[in-house]
Amino acid sequence: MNRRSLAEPQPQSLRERFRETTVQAVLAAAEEVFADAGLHAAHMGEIATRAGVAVGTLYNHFADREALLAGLMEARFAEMLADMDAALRASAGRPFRERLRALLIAKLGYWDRHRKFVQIVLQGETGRYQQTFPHAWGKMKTKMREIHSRAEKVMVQGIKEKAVRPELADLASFFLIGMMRALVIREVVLGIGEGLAIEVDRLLAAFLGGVGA
Amino acid sequence: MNRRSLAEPQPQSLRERFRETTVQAVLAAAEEVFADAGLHAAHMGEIATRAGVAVGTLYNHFADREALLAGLMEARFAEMLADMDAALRASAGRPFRERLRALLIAKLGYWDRHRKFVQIVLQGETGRYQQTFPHAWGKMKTKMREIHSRAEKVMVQGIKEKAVRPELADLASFFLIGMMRALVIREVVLGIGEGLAIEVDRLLAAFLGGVGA
Amino acid sequence: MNRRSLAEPQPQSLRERFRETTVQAVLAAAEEVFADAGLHAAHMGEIATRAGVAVGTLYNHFADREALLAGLMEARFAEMLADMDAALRASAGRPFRERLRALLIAKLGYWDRHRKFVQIVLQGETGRYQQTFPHAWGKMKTKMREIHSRAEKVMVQGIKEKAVRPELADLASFFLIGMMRALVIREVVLGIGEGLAIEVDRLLAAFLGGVGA
Amino acid sequence: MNRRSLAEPQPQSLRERFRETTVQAVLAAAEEVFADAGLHAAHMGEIATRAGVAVGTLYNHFADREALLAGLMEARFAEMLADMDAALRASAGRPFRERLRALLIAKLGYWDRHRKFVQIVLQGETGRYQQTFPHAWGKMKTKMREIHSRAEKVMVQGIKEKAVRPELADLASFFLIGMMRALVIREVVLGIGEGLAIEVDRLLAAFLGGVGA
DNA sequence: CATGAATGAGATTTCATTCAT
DNA sequence: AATGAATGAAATCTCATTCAT
Repeated sequence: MNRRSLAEPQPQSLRERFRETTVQAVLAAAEEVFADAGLHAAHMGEIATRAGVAVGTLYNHFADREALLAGLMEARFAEMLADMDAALRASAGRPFRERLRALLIAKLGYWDRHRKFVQIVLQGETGRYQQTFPHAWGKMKTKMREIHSRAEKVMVQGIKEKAVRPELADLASFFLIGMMRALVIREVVLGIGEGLAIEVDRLLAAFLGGVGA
Repeated sequence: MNRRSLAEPQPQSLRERFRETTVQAVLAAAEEVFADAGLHAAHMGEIATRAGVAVGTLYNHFADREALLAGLMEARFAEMLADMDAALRASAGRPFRERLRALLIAKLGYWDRHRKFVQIVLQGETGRYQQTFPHAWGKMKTKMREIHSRAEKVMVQGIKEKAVRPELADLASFFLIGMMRALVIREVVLGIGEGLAIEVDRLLAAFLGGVGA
Repeated sequence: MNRRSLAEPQPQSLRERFRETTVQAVLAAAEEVFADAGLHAAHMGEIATRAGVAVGTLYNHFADREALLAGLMEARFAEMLADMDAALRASAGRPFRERLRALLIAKLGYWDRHRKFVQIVLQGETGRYQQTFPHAWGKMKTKMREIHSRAEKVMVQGIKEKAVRPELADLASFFLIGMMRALVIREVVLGIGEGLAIEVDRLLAAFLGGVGA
Repeated sequence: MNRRSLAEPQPQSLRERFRETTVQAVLAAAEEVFADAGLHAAHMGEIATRAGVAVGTLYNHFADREALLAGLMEARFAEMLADMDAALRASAGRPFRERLRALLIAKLGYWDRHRKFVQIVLQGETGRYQQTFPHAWGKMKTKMREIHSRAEKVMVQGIKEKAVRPELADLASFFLIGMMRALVIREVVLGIGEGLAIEVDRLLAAFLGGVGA
């Protein structure tokens, strides 16, 4: 997708810049529609309308509906992973809790800025799309595993530092993700809450210290 | 499942029993198909085939596809709530942690016995079905709120007993449900784990005491 | 259908009388439903419900939906023809205008008492039912021809008596029936008018003398 | 049919002309099928086949089956009303009988050229379509009232000119329409007759002067 | 590249008819 | 005879995808 090198300053033709714009518009529209209508009820016509293009145009950039979804996953997950990796790099050498906090802020922050994307991921996690969107579903699994691996990495550091109970080690990152998902659902589905990143410290407290007194 | 006692003198007419049987077969088939294929990709023809009846028969018992889904939710949630209420009654007067444990065992136990149902609920929680299955979706919301209220009730007891940190009180039951959901996803979606109820003590430990050392 | 002679006083078994009642109830219900919903939209279930019987019962008396419609036509047209023939017999030997008046009163009177039946006939005349109800349609055509022949017979008398213009002879009975149909449509479809028979003299005046001054 | 003048400088784009053609083909096919099979037995598949397009194409131009019927009514009634209004304009200032004759010729002439349309209207008048085609039925009623109002207008002139018997005034236009309908039924349903317009003078004679000697 | 009408496979739903009780 | 659940053919409508302009 990204055929131009980073060094190439601004030699793009107008046409090419326009193409870039069209693709971005299409992806943004797809994000809205897949999130709002649901993966199955997201119709190409609606996406085209919201992107301000004709249906045919969608097919000039993406082979089919699934490729559009996969392309969207590709783009958004790449951005999120970049944010998370930046947070990990910036906190390299710091203790477990601090690094975990940095990672959570990166992830929850990205989610706060991309609610629609989160809704799509939630559907993908729990819906049954292996058969209906095999390619996009595979892409999402891969990306989610990468996300998970970032959390695992920090969790391993925590175990080494004896900051995580070893008997819960295998469940720890699942619980963490589950608690984050709970915040998302509380907010996105139930409409409670004022943002995800704002809860990072209460989340950390509950995750590491429990809700018990 | 076995609602009639053996002593019951006048069993229903053959007609009525037959009718009951058909409905149960249809609900069971619907449960499988909605879970395996996904809410939107569950086709009436497939449900009929698995139930061993003709398509038309589905419509003799349920007005349309959505009514079938709603009927299924009604039946299963009623069973689950009955189990949870029995656990609450049986543990009445016991301390917070014990009651919470009883409640979790009831819920996770039901889930262990009804994996397909759980998959449907997961989809309903995170998918976008307000517009496509408005009635079934409403029913599910109602039932989920009832489930939630059971957890909240115990949580309130925990706060009263000073067994729950007050500053986390508003998030506690969300986190608990999120951690349970994490176990489900680990098992159902990723295929890890040997049952949900078996993890109840590690879940409780992490929830109340945190994963931190 | 009428297997018993008129002389047979009351030797019918209860069962047979009950059967008679059921058939009459079914015919009456069919009359309502075919008239109200339209020939195509008349559903067997609705007919059964209005007759107070089960669907299966309909099929114990009539081979299929079309046979039910044909049976209804048979019964009602027979009654109507009997009325018309009685009028013709009673007015035998009287002059044209008087006989025509008697015939019209018989026909319009029957219609006044059987509005639903008239609505079915109207549909049958102008709808396209040769293919969908071939048998019932054939029966109706036959009966209508019989009706027409009564009118023609009187019209021939009128020509003989030089009471009808010979150059309009071939159209006269069509116009007459068209004017009667106009009264029916005005009343049944548009809801204007207080009965058909009441207009018999204005109809005769217009038919024989024209509306011109 | 030919709405664009030859002088018109910018004819529509090919796209637009093509679109127009498709709609006309669909309407023509619908006219045939609704007339031949009957309003309820007219199937979308048959209409598509006769129009030489795919089923889906029908739905690109008409929301559903009823909208197709309504669209057809709209188009044909507009043409017929245009013919009738032209006749009224051309005969403005002429005496009653002459104007009535002009109006009848316009109407019967249009009918002669659009037999299929007439069959549909006959069904609509006498069938029970309020519930099954509410929108199309409403449109037809509206249009028929407009037709009726043309006849009434001339009839009022006839009364003013003392050319119509006042005691029959309220029934006159119903009878006239009934007599026209009789001609149509004679021809369309029974297959007698050589055209409607050819009978206009005998119709007028019978309507104004009666069939009596 | 953009357009949008045409395509047609496929899904839901209806309802006349059957038949075991 | 009466019942009414089961049947399945058939119809309407949807919408992803194609392709001529």
